[in-house]
Amino acid sequence: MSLDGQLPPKMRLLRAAAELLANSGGAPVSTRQITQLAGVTAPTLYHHFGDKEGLFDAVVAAGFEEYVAGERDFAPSGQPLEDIRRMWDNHVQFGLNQPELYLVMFGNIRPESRPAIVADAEALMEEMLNKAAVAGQLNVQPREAARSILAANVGVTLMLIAEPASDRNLELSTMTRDAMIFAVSAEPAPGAAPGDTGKSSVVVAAIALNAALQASHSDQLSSSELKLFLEWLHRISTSPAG
Amino acid sequence: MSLDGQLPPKMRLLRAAAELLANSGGAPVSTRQITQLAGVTAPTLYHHFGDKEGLFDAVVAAGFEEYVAGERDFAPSGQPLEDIRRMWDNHVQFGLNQPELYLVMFGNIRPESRPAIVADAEALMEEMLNKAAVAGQLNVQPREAARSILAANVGVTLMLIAEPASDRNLELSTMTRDAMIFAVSAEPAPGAAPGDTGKSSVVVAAIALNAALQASHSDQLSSSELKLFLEWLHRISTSPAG
DNA sequence: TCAGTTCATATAGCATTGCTATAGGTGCTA
DNA sequence: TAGCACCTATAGCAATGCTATATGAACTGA
Repeated sequence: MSLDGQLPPKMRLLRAAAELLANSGGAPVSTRQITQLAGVTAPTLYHHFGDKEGLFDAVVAAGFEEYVAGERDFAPSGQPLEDIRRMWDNHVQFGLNQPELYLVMFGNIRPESRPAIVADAEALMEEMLNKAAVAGQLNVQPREAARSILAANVGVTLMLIAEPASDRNLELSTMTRDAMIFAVSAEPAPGAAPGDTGKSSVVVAAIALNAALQASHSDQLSSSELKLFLEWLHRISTSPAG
Repeated sequence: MSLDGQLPPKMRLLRAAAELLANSGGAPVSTRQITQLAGVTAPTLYHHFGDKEGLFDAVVAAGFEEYVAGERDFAPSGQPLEDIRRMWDNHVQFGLNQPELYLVMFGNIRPESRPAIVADAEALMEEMLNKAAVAGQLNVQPREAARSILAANVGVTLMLIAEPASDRNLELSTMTRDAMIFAVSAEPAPGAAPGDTGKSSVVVAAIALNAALQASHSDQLSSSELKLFLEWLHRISTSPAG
């Protein structure tokens, strides 16, 4: 019943906790179960992780690294918005493959504990959206778009996890995904008249310039000039009249 | 320290549990805390609710009734899509007002336990979307639209709960909300050329007819005819070529 | 009126939980 | 060999969810 006798106890604890969590089906996992499966006694756990929550945080961190690796895995297609779609699908798939871990990561988020993960996930998506913004394909600030898309992505994934695996319908995911991407994108819909973006082109251009500037660290302006310039740009690109 | 001495113990237990849960800040609430606050001993709890989880299910059920009441509270504005917006905002506000309860309701949903609540919430939103569909304002089936919008709604609310209350930015909510509504709606965007809906008008009309038929129980067709007719209608209204 | 029945609550305690005070190896450097 | 830092084990505590059993109250039917 013990786990990989030759790994160091810390690793064995991590794996045991992850495995038990994955197979728990929502039931709480006790430290005794974990230490027994790891072939270790209680104080070892508390020596390495301080706390039961510390151990689970470590499990979550490992899970998140796996998630990030998955999100970075594929080569950019050259079409940023297409890459965003793949990020979305990757996110959903991660949640469905490891529902218990996912619920710990995104289902129980509370202000005092967890938003670091959310911030990292948002940064990951914002990074990709920046490319879209530079290419003039974005309607709104990349950060706002990332937050919005990620929120919908999490909501969809939770809904799919809540459904019995048998009648899980991934159309919910693709539909919501495309709706969100369409909403933030400056490109015309696949059948609409070209040039009709819903936002004036000056806003799109401002957003693109903003993103490009932040990516390239241009030397043409002094830092104080740049700061003011960016402020104006921001004001333009978030103008409600757009 | 005891709670409203004159209510029946079952009620006092419910209120004590709700109150402790609301103020727990995420920390687990023990049955001893609950029974002490309710001025009752342990077996009373298990007599009435069977289980700690049973008690919390009852709390959730009460919370959900409050939620539904809030969603039905306002008079329909005559513009179904505007009512959907209000439902969305109501949902978010409910979550922010009772974050702990909300997290129990929507943050920990697992296939085996909780989706009844989700189904009810979806039905509530679908009901409203049906009116939009009848009015020819919908791009997709009301059920799919409801699922999609609710998923995004839950995701946004969870994200907002996760943020410290100080820098909570409701713009995330309004932006995501309008993106989702726009995506499912057949109406032109507030600045786009009229008539450009992204979907062909035949699809919109088919969806509208479908919704109208299901609402009015027309007698013009036999039940078997109607069944086939609805099937065709469904095929048209979900046609990818639309 | 009173035994019988049902419902509701209390006393006391069990098994399990997260966690720790203390002590005992290990392997290294001097 | 002694000293030291690191890691692990023995044993046990307080708190938890829950229950076996008993007591009270309220109603029913004769």
